[in-house]
Amino acid sequence: MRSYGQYCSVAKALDLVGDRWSLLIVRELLLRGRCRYTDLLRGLPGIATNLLADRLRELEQADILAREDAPPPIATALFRLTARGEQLAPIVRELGRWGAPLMAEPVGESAFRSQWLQLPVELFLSDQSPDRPPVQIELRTGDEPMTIRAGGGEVRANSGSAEDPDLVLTGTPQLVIGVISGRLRLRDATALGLKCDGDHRALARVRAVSGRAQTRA
Amino acid sequence: MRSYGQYCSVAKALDLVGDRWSLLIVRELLLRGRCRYTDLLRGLPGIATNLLADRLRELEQADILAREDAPPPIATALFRLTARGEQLAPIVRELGRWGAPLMAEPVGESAFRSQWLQLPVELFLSDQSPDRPPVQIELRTGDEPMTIRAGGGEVRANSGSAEDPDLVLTGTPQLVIGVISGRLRLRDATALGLKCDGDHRALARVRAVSGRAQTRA
DNA sequence: CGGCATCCACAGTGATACTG
DNA sequence: CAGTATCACTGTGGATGCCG
Repeated sequence: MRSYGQYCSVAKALDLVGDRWSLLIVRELLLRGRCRYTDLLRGLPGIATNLLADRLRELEQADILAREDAPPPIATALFRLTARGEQLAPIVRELGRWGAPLMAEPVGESAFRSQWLQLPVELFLSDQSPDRPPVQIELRTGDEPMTIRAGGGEVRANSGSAEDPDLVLTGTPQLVIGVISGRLRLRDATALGLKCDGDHRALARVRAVSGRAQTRA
Repeated sequence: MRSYGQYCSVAKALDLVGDRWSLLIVRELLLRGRCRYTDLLRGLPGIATNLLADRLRELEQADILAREDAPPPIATALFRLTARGEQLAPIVRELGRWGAPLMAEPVGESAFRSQWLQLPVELFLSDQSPDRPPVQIELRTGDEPMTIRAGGGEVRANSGSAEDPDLVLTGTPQLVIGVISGRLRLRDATALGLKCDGDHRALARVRAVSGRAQTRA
C-alpha cells in the first residue's frame, strides 16, 4: 500500500496495518498463536494465496510477525506475532467491540470459523463468581466445537469438546454469539432455535451485565 | 470495498471502516468536529477529491457520519460523526497509540497539520496537579499554533495562540511530539533544536511518567 | 469559491493454474 | 505444503472540467 505521507501516528499505523487483510491476519495469529501457512489460509476464507504470501512478507518486514524455522518433528515454517505485533491486540479488540452490533444480522453467505468465537468470549464474558467451582460450557456451532472454561476469576475459550460440560449450546453462530455478547437472552435464543442442554446457570456465571453489547447498530 | 464475507465482528467492522482513507476521515471529524468538504480535503493531504466524495457517501450510508444542511449564515453543507461514528474513537486512539513509536523518525516528506497534535496531547498528557492554578503551553509547529490548557484535572488542546502562555515550544513537529509523547526529555529536545521560552515546570504539570511511549519501534 | 463528476494511467486484488 | 506465475478486473490518485 502507498504510504499516506502524513506525519500523524494514526496514519503511520495505517501505513503498516491498513492494508486489506493485514489486521485479519493479525487476528488469526492473536487467536491461534503460531500458525502454518495453510492454517492461515483456512482461517482467512476468501483470501487469495498470493495475497497471503504478500501480506506475510510485508508484516514480517514491519516487525509485526516473524517466520520461525520449524521445530524438528514438523518440516514446515511457522508464523507468530512479534512483541510489536501482539501490541496490536487492543486495536483488534476495539474493532471487534465496535463491530459486535453488526453480528445481529444472520450469517447468510458469510464464512465462519469456530476459533472466531474466542473474540466475543474475551470481550463480553468474565467470571462472576470466582470462588465457586469452575464450569465448562461447550459451544457446538461452525466447523468444530469450542469450550469455555470459567473458574478462579478467569474465562478462557479453547477449541475442542469439554470432558464434562455443565452446559452445551448448539445452534447457528448468530444465536451463539448473540447469547455470548448479551444481545440475546438465553430464553429468546432458544425460542429462535438454540439448543441448550444442561445447567442454564452456567451461563449466568460468565455473563456480565455491564459487558452487554448495544442492541442497535 | 468488497466485503470480507466473514461472520466475525472484526471483519464486519473492517467491511465498513477498512477502506483506504475511511479511518483518517473519522480522525479528522473526531479532532475537529463538524467540517466542510474543503476542511476535510485540507486536513487529509494526499486524498483525491473524487475519493473523498466516494468515502463520504459510503460512511454516510454506514451511519458513521451525517451530512447537515448548513445553518443560515453559511451556504454550505457540513459533515459530522453520528453517535455510531463517535464510537470509533477507541479504535482511532489505539491506532494512534500503537503508531506513536513510529513518530521517532523525522518528518521528511510527510505532510503535517497542527490539529493532529490533539491526538498525542489526549493520549499522553494529563493534569498532574489538579489543585494548582491552570497553565497554558503554546506549541508553534506546522501550519498554525496550538495551545494546551491544563487545569482542574483536565488537559485540552485547541488551535490558536495562548493569551498568556506559561511556556512556548517552537520547533519541528517531530521534536514537539517527541516531548509530548514522552519519547524525548525536554533537555534532549532543546539540544536537538527545540526552542523553549517560559517556565519549564508547566510541562512537568502535564506529563505523566506512566504515559510514556516506548522509545523503540 | 465550494462540491463534486469525469477521465485516465497505473497499482493493487482475486481466481486459477502451476511448481519445488 | 508453501508458495510463485499469470491475467482479468477493480480501486486509486492526479488532472481537469462543470455548475451553483
